[in-house]
Amino acid sequence: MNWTDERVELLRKLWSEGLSASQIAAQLGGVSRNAVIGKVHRLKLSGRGRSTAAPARQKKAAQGSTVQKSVSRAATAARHVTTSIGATALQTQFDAEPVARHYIRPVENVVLPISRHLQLVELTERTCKWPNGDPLSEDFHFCGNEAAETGPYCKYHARVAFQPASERRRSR
DNA sequence: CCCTGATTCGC
DNA sequence: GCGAATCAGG
Repeated sequence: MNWTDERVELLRKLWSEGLSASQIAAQLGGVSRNAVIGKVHRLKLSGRGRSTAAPARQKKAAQGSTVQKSVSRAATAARHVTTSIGATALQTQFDAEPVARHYIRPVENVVLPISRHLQLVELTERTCKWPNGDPLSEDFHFCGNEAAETGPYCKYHARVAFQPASERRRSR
């Protein structure tokens, strides 16, 4: 995969929206998160809302290795990303969602890969059972992407459902 | 162990 | 320019 203008543009967009490198990589497809990070740096797009601020590293010069530790914590502006998930299900008696009965507030931004439009009957043990939309509506469907062996959701919805990433610390 | 971004460096 | 390997950290 090469970095076409369109792909770079999408990268810029998603990065500015606060998505993680791995998430962006998943969206772009055909690239690793390292590739995304590398590209971000080349584009000089680093420094975003938060995450791992640059502690001014200096390693790996050449096998020699000079272990040097410098800690500098720079506080940056808070980032606000508002992404609503299919929490509309709350309104109904529908209660098959751990997330739904959670608290809707802090949900982090998560972008699902593709989201197939699957109907209930089309779900199998291997399909993500994350619901999208209002169950009472006709456009209600399930994510349907490959679910992890450890749960009913795909990798991405799993992190929405359980422990919203390691960034939620500043959520509330 | 999962994840995050940052940096280096061979290609 | 690219990105895997590596590093540092949560």
